[in-house]
Amino acid sequence: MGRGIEGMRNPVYAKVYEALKKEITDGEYMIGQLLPPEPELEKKFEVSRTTVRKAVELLVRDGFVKVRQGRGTEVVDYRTKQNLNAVTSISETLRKKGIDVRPKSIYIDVVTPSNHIAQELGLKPEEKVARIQRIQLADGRPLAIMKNYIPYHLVPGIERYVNDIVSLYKFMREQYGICIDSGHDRISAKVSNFYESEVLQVPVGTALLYMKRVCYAEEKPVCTDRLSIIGERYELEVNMIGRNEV
Amino acid sequence: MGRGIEGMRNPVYAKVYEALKKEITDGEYMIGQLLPPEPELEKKFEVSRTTVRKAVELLVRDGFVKVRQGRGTEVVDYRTKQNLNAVTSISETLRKKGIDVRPKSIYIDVVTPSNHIAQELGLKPEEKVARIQRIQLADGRPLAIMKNYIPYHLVPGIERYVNDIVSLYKFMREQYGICIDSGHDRISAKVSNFYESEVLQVPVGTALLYMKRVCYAEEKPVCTDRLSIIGERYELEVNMIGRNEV
DNA sequence: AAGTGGTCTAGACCACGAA
DNA sequence: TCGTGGTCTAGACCACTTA
Repeated sequence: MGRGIEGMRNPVYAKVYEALKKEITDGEYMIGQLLPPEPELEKKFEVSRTTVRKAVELLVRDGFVKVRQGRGTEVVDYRTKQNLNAVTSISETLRKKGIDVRPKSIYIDVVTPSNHIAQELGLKPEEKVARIQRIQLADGRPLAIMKNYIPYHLVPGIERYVNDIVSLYKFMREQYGICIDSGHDRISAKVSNFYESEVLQVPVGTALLYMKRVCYAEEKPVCTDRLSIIGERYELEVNMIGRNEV
Repeated sequence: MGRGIEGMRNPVYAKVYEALKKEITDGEYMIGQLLPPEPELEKKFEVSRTTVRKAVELLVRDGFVKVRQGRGTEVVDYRTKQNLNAVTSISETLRKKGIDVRPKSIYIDVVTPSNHIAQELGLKPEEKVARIQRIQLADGRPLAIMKNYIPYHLVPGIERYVNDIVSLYKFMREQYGICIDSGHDRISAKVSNFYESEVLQVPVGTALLYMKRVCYAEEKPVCTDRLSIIGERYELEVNMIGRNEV
């Protein structure tokens, strides 16, 4: 059969996904309620079962719903949760949950990296990196300090775009063709120092989640991040799914 | 069309997945090589495209292959990409680094749970839980406080085994037939209070990684855990593989 | 028993990468 | 251009949950 006309640049399942996500975050389906059954969603969106199921799969992956055979598809408490199963930036994640996330301020410069960061990025000592520093606000309150280090030869002139960057990963993909496809996080905890406390507007000694991330494109490290997140306002969420013994 | 005879207890895609995984780990497809194209896999296994793709999707999820449109499905270095959907357990990670991990002391009693824990376990207010408390040592120094809560009716008499428990999950499986098949972690940060500081032998106000876990067997919650880990001495590690952006 | 999600098929067209 | 994976359809039967 095929879809014939109108191309594929925006898959239909993505539209269905977006539509359902909007209905959930807009409160049309409350937490604990069931989504309409799949046959009804087929009719509603005028798509096939496959497409409906693909959209629902994405909703599951992003922590909006829980599916149970014989029962239905239930909306779960999706706020402040993040799945660690894939490479997602904090801002992308929070925005997906319907929380208003925006950088308060952003600062970009080109510096010589510390030994440790140079090593993580596989750089020679003299190679420079772009350093992007941001303060992330969630619903208007400071949530995190975010620093990204990228080999400068990969993103020449990035400092000129200081006002155009919303999601860094997306920007790297669209502007420089760097498509991050895997990553590695190391998560620990620390207490805020004076500088962090000032910036995040919390008392010195507040608990912070501290996350070090290295991102890869085509098996090569392209970006390393340092995130300091206010520990009481944010929960990382990890699902260890059935594993089916498969 | 449907599959008619032979039932569904073991999905066909799982068999295809197993077969391909075995061929990969047996070295029939080396790292860097391409798997046969999907149409060929259809013929080889005598299944439809959908089924082939579902199997490949699982291989991607488990870090065995990487798929690229227009190119093919490439075997990746799967030996370094395990633990994709799971946070590595504390003892496992530390032992990998050559650190000696063992419980210092263990204490088991039967108590009435807090409302929150009762809710997580789906218990009525009057139902009791077994509470297992442990202190984990790493190279002889306290590293974490670990508390597990299990509905008592699932593990009657567990307090008698106080000296026999090494790995709790293993013990539950072998002694009570409770087989944990999925779990859910929420990770945040907090600072140590007086009690935690005493037990862990650190100053009050030390940063702790705080992890709340709910474990499920057959879709039912069977155990909820609270872990407080010294933040500066431990890192959670999470590997991720990318996915298609929506 | 009815209705939900889970699996599967056969066939089609689209978008991307490499030759 | 050709072949790869990506998306989509329409229809079927199976397995589970609930009433």
